[in-house]
Amino acid sequence: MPNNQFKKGELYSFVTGKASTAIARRLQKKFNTATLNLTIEQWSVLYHLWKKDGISQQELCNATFRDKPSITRLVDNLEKLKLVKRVPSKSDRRMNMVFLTPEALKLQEQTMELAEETLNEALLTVPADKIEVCKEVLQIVYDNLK
Amino acid sequence: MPNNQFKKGELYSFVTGKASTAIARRLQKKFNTATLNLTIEQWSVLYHLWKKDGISQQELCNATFRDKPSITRLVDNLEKLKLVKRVPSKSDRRMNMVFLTPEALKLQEQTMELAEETLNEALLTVPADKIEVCKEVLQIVYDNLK
DNA sequence: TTTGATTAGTTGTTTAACTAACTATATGCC
DNA sequence: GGCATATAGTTAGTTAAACAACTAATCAAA
Repeated sequence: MPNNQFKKGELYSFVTGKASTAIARRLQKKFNTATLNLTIEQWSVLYHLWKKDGISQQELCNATFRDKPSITRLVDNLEKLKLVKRVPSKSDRRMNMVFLTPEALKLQEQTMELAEETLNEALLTVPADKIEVCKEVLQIVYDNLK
Repeated sequence: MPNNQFKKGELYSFVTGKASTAIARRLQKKFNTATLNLTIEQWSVLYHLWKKDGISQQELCNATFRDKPSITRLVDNLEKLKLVKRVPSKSDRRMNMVFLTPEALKLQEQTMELAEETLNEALLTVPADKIEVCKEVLQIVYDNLK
């Protein structure tokens, strides 16, 4: 009986991701309070562009763990908000390279601060070594299923 | 500096809940493969009704961590699938009590097995004591933010 | 060099989440 | 008893996810 940790009544939170939902909601509220007109999903795309600007939509799919239609529409909406710009690739005309606008660069510091703040609130009272174990387990779960 | 575990580049998975998303997707695929015409969100409502049948929509909101409009529509769709039935409360005419149909009772065993199977796949190779720590941390995160 | 398969991205449809505004019933206070 | 407030649920509008079907460009192999 390998890893049969989940008798009825315990598996629910794991499947539904109550914790990460709570974190995302809290961060969204902070964005709204700061009148940042930005969804968490849009922020997650910007997050990867701040790390590396000018990547293809396919690379954004891999980075954000979303499918192609989701990225198409997120980039659509980010373009409407004038936070990114699609630039057709010259080497491969099937590809769009997605670039940040100056507007988007301005958002990085403030939103990252709110994200760190949110995680600090979430993990207040949790000892550092337990956080490490938790991060490790979640990474393994992801690797096991992806 | 309380709990400043999250230097750039580490906070992303925590906020986006990549692990729980992966679990939910895997379970949804299992449902689809078994031609169970059921979403994970619908299943999460049935899950609580299997534990306690005939509860109000508000109780379902609390149990599933969803807001009222979400539950209204989930119950709408579950009614269309003939898996639940709204029954107006006699003691308080504002309330609907939500009851499982015989159809829905039949789904319990099979779907719970698929859910356990999914979690076993996710947690394969993770030692039991680390799973315990992880569950504990996620519960604290939830309590800190709710 | 043409044909067949693969890759990048878009569009359409259904389900769900969130916010705000709304109706109807119940409760509590004067 | 009557009025203010709170509670249960619904409706409307926007954003997003999953899936399938599609177009256009590229690549590979005969």
